[in-house]
Amino acid sequence: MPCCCDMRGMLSFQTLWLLSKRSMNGQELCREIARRKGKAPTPGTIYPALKELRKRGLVQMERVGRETRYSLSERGREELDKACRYFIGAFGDILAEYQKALDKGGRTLEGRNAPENS
Amino acid sequence: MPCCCDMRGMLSFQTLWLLSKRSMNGQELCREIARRKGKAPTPGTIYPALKELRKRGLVQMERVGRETRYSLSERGREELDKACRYFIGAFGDILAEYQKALDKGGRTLEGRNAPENS
DNA sequence: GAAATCATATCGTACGCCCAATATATTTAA
DNA sequence: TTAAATATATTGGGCGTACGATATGATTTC
Repeated sequence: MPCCCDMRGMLSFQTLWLLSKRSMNGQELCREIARRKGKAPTPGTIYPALKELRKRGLVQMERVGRETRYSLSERGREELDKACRYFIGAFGDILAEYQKALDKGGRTLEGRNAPENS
Repeated sequence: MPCCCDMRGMLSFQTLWLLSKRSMNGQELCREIARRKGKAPTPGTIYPALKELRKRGLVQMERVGRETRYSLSERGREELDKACRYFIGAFGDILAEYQKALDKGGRTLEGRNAPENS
């Protein structure tokens, strides 16, 4: 069942990716996602996702005072690498071509989707 | 409700993208998706998705003999453009960074996820 | 003529994403 | 000291993706 391409949703994928950069608590994670998607996931979205990733052994959790810091496990790092390869194979052509079109139009890739509630 | 970033799932997004290249019937579409994701969507996946895209006016359908050719509508083209911008903003950094890593490793982006049943 | 293939499409089921609503506890600002 | 903000987490519902099973009709192959 858990095949090499079991990305199982873009939220989990993006979560693994962000946690590979640095460990975060739930709120920080939501803000980082909001910077990219323009909208932060609600608690009812992010916490079940983190719970599932923990259950699958891809994410670790550590309580520091009132905070709960989430970090990538070794297995999570391996799975993220597989997921990235799959992602590139599946959608790499879209990015490459659209990026080229934007470059021709004199625009950079910097523009993220503006957060609504910043 | 239908906001500018209403991608509503990667399958619909990829479908719009592929149909923007050329019109296809359901089977061709499935094969193109399989070339990228490694696995073709089943009829129970692709046809409801196409039906929904048609209902939203993003995809047109035309019967040619026993074939049903699907093509992008003008509205579909506009929505695809918005979706691409959203996609780049949300996941562009992942693609860009991983692509760079692959290039360093002397690998190209050509490698798609190998289809299981070719 | 029978069997295989192509092409289309639906049904039921399961699961992940997503939100609004609700709840608790702590900390900071008016 | 009340109010606002921070941080965590669950519940219930809707929707999109996804599969296997099932079905039909035309065309091609044996």
